[in-house]
Amino acid sequence: MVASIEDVARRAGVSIATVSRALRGLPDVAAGTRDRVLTAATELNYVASPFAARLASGRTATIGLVVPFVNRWFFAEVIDSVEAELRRAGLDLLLYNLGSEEGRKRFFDEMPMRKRVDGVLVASLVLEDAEFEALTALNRPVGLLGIQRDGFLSAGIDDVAAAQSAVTHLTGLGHRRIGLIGGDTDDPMRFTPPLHRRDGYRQSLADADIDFDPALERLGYFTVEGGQAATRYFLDLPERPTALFAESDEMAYGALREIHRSGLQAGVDIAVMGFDDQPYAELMDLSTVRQPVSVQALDVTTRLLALIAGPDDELPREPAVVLPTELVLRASTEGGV
Amino acid sequence: MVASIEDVARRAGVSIATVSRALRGLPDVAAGTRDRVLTAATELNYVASPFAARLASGRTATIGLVVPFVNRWFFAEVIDSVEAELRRAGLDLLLYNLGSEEGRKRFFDEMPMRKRVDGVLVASLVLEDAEFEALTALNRPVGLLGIQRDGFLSAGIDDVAAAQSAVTHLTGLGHRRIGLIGGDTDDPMRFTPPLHRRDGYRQSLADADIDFDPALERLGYFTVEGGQAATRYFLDLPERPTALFAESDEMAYGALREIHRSGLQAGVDIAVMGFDDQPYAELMDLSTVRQPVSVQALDVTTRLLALIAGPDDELPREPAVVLPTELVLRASTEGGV
DNA sequence: CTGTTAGCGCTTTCAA
DNA sequence: TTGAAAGCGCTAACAG
Repeated sequence: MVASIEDVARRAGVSIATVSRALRGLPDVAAGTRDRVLTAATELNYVASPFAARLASGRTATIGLVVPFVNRWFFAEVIDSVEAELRRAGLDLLLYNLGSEEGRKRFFDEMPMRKRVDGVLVASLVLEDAEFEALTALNRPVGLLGIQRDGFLSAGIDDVAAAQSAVTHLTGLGHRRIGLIGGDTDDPMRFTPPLHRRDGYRQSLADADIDFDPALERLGYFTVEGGQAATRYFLDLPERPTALFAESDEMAYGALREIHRSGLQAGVDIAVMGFDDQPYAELMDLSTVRQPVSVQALDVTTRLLALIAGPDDELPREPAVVLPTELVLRASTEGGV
Repeated sequence: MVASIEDVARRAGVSIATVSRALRGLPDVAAGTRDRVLTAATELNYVASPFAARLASGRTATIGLVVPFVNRWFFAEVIDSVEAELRRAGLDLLLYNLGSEEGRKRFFDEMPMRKRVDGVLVASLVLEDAEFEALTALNRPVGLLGIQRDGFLSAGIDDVAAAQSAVTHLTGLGHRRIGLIGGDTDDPMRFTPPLHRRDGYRQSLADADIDFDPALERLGYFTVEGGQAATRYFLDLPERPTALFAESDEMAYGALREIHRSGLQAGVDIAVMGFDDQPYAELMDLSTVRQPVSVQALDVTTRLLALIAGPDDELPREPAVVLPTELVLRASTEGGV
């Protein structure tokens, strides 16, 4: 009942090979022939069976996208951008959401992407060597988002420089006691942003000749609650900081909340700077560092597709692209000291 | 280099048909034979080529999920739940993000899901008749999320009752002038929640013998900015409302912001109630109506899969499932009048 | 420029 | 319980 390539061939009075060529836009098909095929295909409402095509050609026309979460801003943004770009290129998106540690383990054990993708995109997962090997064993091009590694395509930002620009803005306002609400740096193999953003913070303080004070670094675990708890700690300090730098907007939201609950006003009594520029940062009047998520995603995706299409020699010249961030100033850092 | 079914057959000393049966867990395979096949497959690190299997069997082992957005809370939550459930069942998720009106049009014109899915899930899109027809033409089971239609599987909430419960809570606190921040009801074919939630609001007022006042209904367009503008309008009213009911949390965030900017305090000077219970509702101390997104998603997904697996007669007894909502009370509706 | 033909790697009768 | 063989619906040489 649903048309196959033979039906089209019969109707157009050509062979199935010609139908295949005409429909895929290959060269060396006479214009008239192509028209007849196209017409026949339209009349029959024909589309090629992707599975037959994939089996015959060996190309899966599918990209696997691996994310640790889908319901967090950064990753939702990535999925959105990648899906759009792939759709444009006529490829399918196969989404793999790791979700949890066990999910992650199962994923790398079973490698469900085997035999079903032409390329892989991994979003902001710091992979262990064994995991890199598992990906490499797929024998398909891999693109990384938010991390980099020799021999792999990647796009990301310079976390050190970005954090530094944020903190330097604070020191520029005259702040000398600046609290850091950070992520866990214990296992740098798992997630590098905390490490790099903390380095940027420390570097910036050093640049301003501010002595390092370990009491001003506190973990916020990249959650609202964590940011709030860290802020409570800072506010209770005998000599409390005049500014806070949170390594993510989420933690900064927690800071704003705690400040508000304490009867203080962010930007007046204490400055707060976040990182990311999520949509709600504006709602909260939060100053922050904007990172171009969609741009990063499109960047690797495009280059991954090029790598798949063009069997040029190995990796391109510039495998690791670093994109600029931007300071976004709002009310939470309005006043000086 | 990568093993095929023949390699496994050779190694296990059986035919490829037996390998196929053993690996898929079909009955009528001797235990010993199955073991040998499993061992051989493991040793060769074999997985079946999904495309070959799909071509041969006619089953695509893939579900298409159609969403209007991916980077909004509700839909991200849906994608998360559906992906997990499909993965569990061994199916692939093919994500279709409409994104815009043109994206939507292109999607329904081209029907890119043709020949590549066993079933379809549509999330919170109010479809036109032609669009329903396009889906039906796929000749595959379809599940709806957040909308319902005769002859289709669906899961959702009772928007009228949910809104009513929210507003009734406000009237119970003694509020008689309650502003509604709503969505556009002009085109009820596009998006039904605004219509239903407004009906619930009106119904609740009628129940409390409160006269209908058109000046207390204002559009917020389901955005933070819209909610904020509507609130500005309400606050400027000669006799301003003592409570606001927003048809979504996003609009309620806008309300909270505007109230705060006006030097007023939500829950003290004016009560605010939202709808959804997104994660940030708690951060904002916003009272709201919680709708169980993940439950709805799992519910249709499960029933869709059952429908695909069991070729029982047509639609099951209970095609349209309505799930309960829950009032979540926080500081924004703390005081009475 | 077009047709013929041999697969792609499985699943599924049908027989044994 | 197992094997042989016929496709599934395309693509990709190759020949003409």
